[in-house]
Amino acid sequence: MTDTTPRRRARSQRPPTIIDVAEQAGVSRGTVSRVLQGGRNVSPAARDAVNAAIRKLGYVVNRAARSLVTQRAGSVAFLLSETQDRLFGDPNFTTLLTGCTTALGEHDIPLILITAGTEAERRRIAPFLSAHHVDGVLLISSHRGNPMIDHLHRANLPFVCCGKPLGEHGRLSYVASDDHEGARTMVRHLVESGRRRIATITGPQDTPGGVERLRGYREVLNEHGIDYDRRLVATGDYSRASGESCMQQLLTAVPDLDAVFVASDLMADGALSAIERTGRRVPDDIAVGGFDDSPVATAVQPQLTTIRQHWTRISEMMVRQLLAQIAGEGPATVILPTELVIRESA
Amino acid sequence: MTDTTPRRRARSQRPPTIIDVAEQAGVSRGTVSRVLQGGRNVSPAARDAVNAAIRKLGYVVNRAARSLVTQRAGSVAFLLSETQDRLFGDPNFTTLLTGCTTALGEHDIPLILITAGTEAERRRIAPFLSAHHVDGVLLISSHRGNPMIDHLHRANLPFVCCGKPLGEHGRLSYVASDDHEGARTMVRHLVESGRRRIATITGPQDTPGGVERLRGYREVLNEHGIDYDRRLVATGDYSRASGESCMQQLLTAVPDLDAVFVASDLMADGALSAIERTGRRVPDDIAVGGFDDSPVATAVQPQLTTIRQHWTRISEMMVRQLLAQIAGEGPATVILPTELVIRESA
DNA sequence: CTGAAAGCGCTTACAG
DNA sequence: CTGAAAGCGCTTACAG
Repeated sequence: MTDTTPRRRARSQRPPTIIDVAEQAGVSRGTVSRVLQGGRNVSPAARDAVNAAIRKLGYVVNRAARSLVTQRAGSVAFLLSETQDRLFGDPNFTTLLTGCTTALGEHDIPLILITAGTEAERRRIAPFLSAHHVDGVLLISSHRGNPMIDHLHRANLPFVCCGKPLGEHGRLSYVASDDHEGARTMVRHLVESGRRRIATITGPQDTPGGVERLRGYREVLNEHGIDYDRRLVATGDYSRASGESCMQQLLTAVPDLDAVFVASDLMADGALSAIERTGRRVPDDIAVGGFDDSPVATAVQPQLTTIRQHWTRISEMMVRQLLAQIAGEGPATVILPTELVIRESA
Repeated sequence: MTDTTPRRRARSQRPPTIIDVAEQAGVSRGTVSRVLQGGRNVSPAARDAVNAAIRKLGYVVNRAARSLVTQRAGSVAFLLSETQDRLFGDPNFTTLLTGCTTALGEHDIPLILITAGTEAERRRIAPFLSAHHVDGVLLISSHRGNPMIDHLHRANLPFVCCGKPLGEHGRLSYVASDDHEGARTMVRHLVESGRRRIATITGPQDTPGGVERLRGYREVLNEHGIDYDRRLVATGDYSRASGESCMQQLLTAVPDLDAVFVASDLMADGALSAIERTGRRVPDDIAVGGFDDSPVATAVQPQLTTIRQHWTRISEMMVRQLLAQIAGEGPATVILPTELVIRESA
């Protein structure tokens, strides 16, 4: 069986073009195109004829042809500028990704996934971005000093960051949860339930969540006249394992602590294990407050009291901001409220 | 500040085209294009001149223009035809996704992420696929009877499945781990370490992993003259929670079981919790064997003895098969070996 | 409101 | 090995 792959599909089985639609509808290509663009300046009769022809022929616009003339790619990149291991096991990431895909899908805009965790990868994708093979970028990166931001600026490519990019000053868009207020809410909850020796396990101090949640913690303690005690602060990396070891360290340094605010649910899961191993009980001996309300929050025993981040809304707002920028609007910052979810651990 | 967004960038700041390169190199557009295609039938001198011009001008091909003439999209879809919740917390998924992105990136092929978990979504993406807005599809779906497969066939769009699509007979490509042999290896390991009352927590019986791993389990027991006992089989859904409840159920039905082969690490994590709660010890009282070697395998206590799936290789092979099909080759099946990873739990 | 036509930036037979 | 030219399928001023 010789496989004679035709270089092109035969004319007959090629998808219908705007010309076929025009013929079928008895109008010119220009009119068909105008209907495709939304139907401004088209008579109802013509529009109906065109729409009928489109349906009948199963016409779908050829995006390459459209892009060529509009000078728009018609697609958007989801750029993962983060060492990959950070993502594994981070359920927030999947929610964000599918949320953005869905939000873009409603505008018929394909999402192109690009990973740029290493310098080599960044070099490879730079030309792709510079050549405007996408109209804009949803930038996922939590660490300070991301070189991608500069590149995107220079390429004059609209982009929206997920979370506040630390150390950036220029005009740039981002969408973030209110980390600061979220932390305040949780720590207030702990204080108001009578806890006084409140520890915290923070995220990395080169991430906004790491910095802002710690700031909220310190503020609330201060407001309640509780002295800040360095031994009650441990810095994790958002991973389960780091939560566990930070908790061990805290328990050793301050055995009589009665609560801990943990900057992510995953770390809180680890903290739970460490506490349990010492024979202490949650929440009776130690109250544990998490952050994220990710799936692990309800998968652990006891279920986590935590701060919910609305990832679906974050996705939606990122997409909305990006499309607005692509349409010519200037950058903007969107801060989304968080929500205290009380379960069993605090 | 009036924002006068120009509909198009001015000619001067438009990226260079093939014409600019031709001029710069002193050759015709045709010759530039030939160099871009790999340099067949081009004199070394011309090639060098063109490459120098490309570098000097920072030329990057306009993909839309190329697509228009080649009738190829130049991109590939990663189609998630799976209810989304199955993905949350499944670390394999992230590995697969970034693996495919990387493998495609080496061929300069963008990956377009498409979700199609619901009927409504499927309806929306059908025209996109039919119109060949991608050259091929990496299809992620584990459940029997996926309607996407039929659609892709009808659309005459090359595709490769991740895992064996149950209940399909036609000519179709897939890449999968050797579930059957993997399960055999694990159960053999349990038998050879002296276990005799070996239970299993399977995956859903409409997934290949659910079916094949159970089959391997039964075979090995049979080969060792151990009677099959229905009470030793529980069916989970790959989630941590289902592993926990299945394990509870097994321990109630057969209190003296001495091992359990669990069809996923996530379920094994749940099983560990259930066992621990009854005061039994792993592996002393009960040996636990997982499947996947996902990150949770080393995050739990005791660390899981499990069957490693090589997701990076799976990604690579999926991409390779897909590109081969796009180039005209027929479909093929690729089965990748698994590997027993011995840690603490068995 | 509509049609005729130019043009987006490439690739590819074709002729030499 | 190379150039001239047709053509991929759209959009969009332009003229009416």
